[in-house]
Amino acid sequence: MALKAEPIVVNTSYQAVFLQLEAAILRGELAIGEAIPTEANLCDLFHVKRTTIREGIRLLEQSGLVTRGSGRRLIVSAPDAGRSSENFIRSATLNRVTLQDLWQVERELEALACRLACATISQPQLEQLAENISKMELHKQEPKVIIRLDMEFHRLITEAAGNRALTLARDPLGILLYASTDFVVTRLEQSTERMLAAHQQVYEAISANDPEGAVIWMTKHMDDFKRGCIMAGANFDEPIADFVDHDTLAKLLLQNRGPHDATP
Amino acid sequence: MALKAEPIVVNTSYQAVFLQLEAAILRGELAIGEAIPTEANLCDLFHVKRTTIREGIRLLEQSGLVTRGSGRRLIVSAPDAGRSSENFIRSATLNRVTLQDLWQVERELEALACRLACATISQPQLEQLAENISKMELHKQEPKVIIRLDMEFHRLITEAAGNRALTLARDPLGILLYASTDFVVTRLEQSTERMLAAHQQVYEAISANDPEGAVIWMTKHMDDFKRGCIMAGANFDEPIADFVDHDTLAKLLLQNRGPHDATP
DNA sequence: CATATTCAATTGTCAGACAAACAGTCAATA
DNA sequence: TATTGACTGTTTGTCTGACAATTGAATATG
Repeated sequence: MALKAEPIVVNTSYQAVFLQLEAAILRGELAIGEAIPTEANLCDLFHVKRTTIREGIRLLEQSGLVTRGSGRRLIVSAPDAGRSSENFIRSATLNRVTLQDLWQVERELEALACRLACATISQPQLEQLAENISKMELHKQEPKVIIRLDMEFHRLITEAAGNRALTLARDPLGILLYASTDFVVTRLEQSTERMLAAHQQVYEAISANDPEGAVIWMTKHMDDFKRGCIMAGANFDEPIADFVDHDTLAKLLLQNRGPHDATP
Repeated sequence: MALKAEPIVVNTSYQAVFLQLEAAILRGELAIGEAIPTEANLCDLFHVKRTTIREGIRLLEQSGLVTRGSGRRLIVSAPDAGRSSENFIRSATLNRVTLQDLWQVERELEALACRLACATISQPQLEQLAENISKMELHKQEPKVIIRLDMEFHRLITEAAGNRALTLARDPLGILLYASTDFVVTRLEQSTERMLAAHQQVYEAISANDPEGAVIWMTKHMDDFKRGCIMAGANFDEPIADFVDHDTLAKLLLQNRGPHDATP
């Protein structure tokens, strides 16, 4: 039989409410920073009851298009990178993405970030990098701190690159790699020196506006990272879901999620 | 004053419902493919009324952790790449990401995809690529078709790379670049020949397991793309939101969104 | 003018109701 | 026997109406 059948999709009312509000926001009719209409107003607009409006608003809320300001009214806002990361993380975890997958992409994006940052980094940003490195020297003996600082180092460089698409794409990778290697942390001590050296070299290359040098050292650093993980017993071909313990993940998601800034 | 104050966050009941259900899914307690408990059951479990449960479920729904199966029951599922793309797109549009931003990242990820695909591509996938190219030759005169086929070509290569993190990261970039250059489409005709040649070369390099060749030609192709856009009058430093017309975007989002597969 | 009080508006949650869609069973029919 | 059609209980989508807790603004007070 040659009958082509499209699955029948019946949209519910609350989905329609969501779609219309979303469209209005993307179109700029509901301006960022302003409150959406009250539920009562929306009832009048859409001619559905408050329960329906509220369910539609929940969809908006979860897509990050509205957030809670100081009061209870919901404020139209651009979804932040954290929101995007959340989705990536859920998707990656449940779709059996491997450490290898993450690492391969991260390696490339880090290189790009270095290359771009050379041209765009500002003096304050350079100072932040320097400060990160000296902090790391101070806490050589504390693996937990080291890992956190390492993550921050990479985020700083990505930010310095001044490319928001890069930020959106790289952030979740950094978070997941960090979370996935958490259990390996204590065994990474031995490689702290190498890490510090690499960071130092990357920093110098960037501040000297030497893209090639920066990329070379960053790549070495990433390769070291992989080697370190494997030596510590991590299986790079295993889905991250298998060794990211759920608590760590939940903490990361929560940390991304909040705290809602109170904009006083 | 040295008082550090964390903003106070009061979670509503429906958010608590969402968080618990999300945790259960990520932890694997609610298995993918199975229906979530009925609303009545959840009422008993959480001791809140159905309205509250339903609002919590809407959050789940929008995060892609449940989808509608054939019936009305909601089925636990891994958020697909499309879901992740949606978020990226909303975020990028509202955060004033520029064409330049997108292109820089895309260029890098395409190169990576080529390199990986050389080692991993299967025979059927090679055939799909070949078919894509011959279709393009057939429709040389129809810019709309050309652009669609170009987009597909890149998606095929990404898929062939067999790296799900790469798919998750690149898909939204491809969609947005496509949407942003839609208005320029008719003026790209002149470059169709160059595009075809590049695709051909990339295809040959990949099927000959020649990563360097593939990357070189893909990069040329991406550079051509940028040159073409600029010659056609696109401003690469302008936020995409300014020239992605909303209808195109809405169509892309919807196209990603549905149709819900009916899994018969 | 600054501060305290009041008050109406708004949201979060509850309680209960009903029609439509659905899954399953079983009898009637060809 | 295989298909169709009718019946039944379940589940969801939406409505109705209500109320307490917050909140923002207006008001009164010093």
